[in-house]
Amino acid sequence: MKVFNSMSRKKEEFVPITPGEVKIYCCGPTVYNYIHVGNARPIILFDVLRRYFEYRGNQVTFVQNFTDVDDKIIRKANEEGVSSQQVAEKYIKEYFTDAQGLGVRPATIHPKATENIAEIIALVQTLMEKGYAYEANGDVYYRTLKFEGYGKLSHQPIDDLQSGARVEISDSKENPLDFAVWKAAKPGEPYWESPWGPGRPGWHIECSAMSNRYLGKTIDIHCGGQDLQFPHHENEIAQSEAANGCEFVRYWMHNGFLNIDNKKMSKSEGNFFTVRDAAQVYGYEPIRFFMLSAHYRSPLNYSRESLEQAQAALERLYTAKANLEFLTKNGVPGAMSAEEAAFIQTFAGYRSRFDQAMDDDLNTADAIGVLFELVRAMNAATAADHMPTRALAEACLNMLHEFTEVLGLLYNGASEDLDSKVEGLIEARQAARKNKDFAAADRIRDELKEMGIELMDTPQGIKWKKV
RNA sequence: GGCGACAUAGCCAAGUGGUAAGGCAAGGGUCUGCAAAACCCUGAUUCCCCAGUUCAAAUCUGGGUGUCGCCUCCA
Repeated sequence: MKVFNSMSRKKEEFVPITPGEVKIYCCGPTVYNYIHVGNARPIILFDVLRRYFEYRGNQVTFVQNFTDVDDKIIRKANEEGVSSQQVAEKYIKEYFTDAQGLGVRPATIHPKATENIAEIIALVQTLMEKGYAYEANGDVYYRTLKFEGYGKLSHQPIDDLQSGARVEISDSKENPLDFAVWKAAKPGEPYWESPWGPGRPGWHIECSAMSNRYLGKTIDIHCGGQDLQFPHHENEIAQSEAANGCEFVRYWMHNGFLNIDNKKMSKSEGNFFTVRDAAQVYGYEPIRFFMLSAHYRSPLNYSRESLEQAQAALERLYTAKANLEFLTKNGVPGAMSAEEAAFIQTFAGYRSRFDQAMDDDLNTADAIGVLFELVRAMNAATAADHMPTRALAEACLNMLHEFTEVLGLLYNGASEDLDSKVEGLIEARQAARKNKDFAAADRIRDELKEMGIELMDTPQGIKWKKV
């Protein structure tokens, strides 16, 4: 598999440190609000990355943190008159609701910053001992000029960074580029005791500490949004490599932004939609499909049209699935025909094209193209002009699931049996049709539609799907 | 100012040297009591513009235009 490494700015062949094992750290949300659709992009995307590695037979350890102590959380807590811990707990819970809705599997480990204070303090101490950090009035800052590779990820010469840096209010820093690894507590803020007095960790240090604790000194992949590249990931490198004396991350993966009206969606700009609100309008799964419909490094524009197109495209997949499920129950029992067996042989070609797309830096858009080609072929092979075997339908369904499992699609509405009331209505409608009482038949069909059941009369029988 | 990305049909979007995937929408057809779904057919002589390299360029090079991002909390 090839992966675009932000560090080298090239697609590189991915080789895990330990064959068959992949260690991934993904920067998770700061939990002071519902996640917005832009936040959902890396969450969905890197869930697919993980699924793909597993599909290819790797064991993946996927760590995604929660930043649960931070200025914005504290501010929110003050606004609402609750503790910052309560704010964090609430939005962690809401995070999982959204993530589940989006078909995102929980990470192997979801560490929290506040559960890693001892590790963070130890890391800060190490940095101080090695001369990479210094204390000033209870704050501890990282001495960026001391770290030789500073700027290597964002490819910024340090001089340009310095000249571009905004004038800092704090004059306790040696250099404007220095960043806080430990912040002295101000009145009313949550704090932990430390060798530098009461305080709390800086933002960047937590990821270094947690990555080290749960995945080790050097990890395979570190991922997140492009806006984390500088300064967050740059700072993580400075901290981890200075402390451990070895490479921190083998491959850096950064996703492009989600835009709205072609401008970056961000909380600070206020031009964002929460996943919760978007899901109310379009449903969760179309959001996921939409995210995967473009390459992850490209900018992607969020719009009503795009989401509606995603809904429609997804509907096509669900129809195909429902059709196959119908045929696994109602198809011809027994062995496949020679023609059907020949059709099954074509699956290998789709599989190899799908893998090829995913191997090429996770080209989900291309992979989805293969998925749709497969669906069309399956629809044709099981078309209504004849009744295929159940065996064929099952083979198709399995093949379909193979792809949709990697992409994390079609996870909703597992086929259930109809309840007796619905079955009765369908039978009544059939009777009406037999008597050519089409007005009555259509009335029943409308009634069922209002109940969320859409009927399709085919030569193979009455099919239905949930809408 | 420094660094970077992008520009493909009505819309979304793959495709990095060999003659334009896929989805949505649209039109025609098959099937059907109708509907829905599905299937078949139709659509970019062309990939922002100009110049160049090449037998061959959406794909490489140079120039231009436009849009966006990072350099500051942000996925």
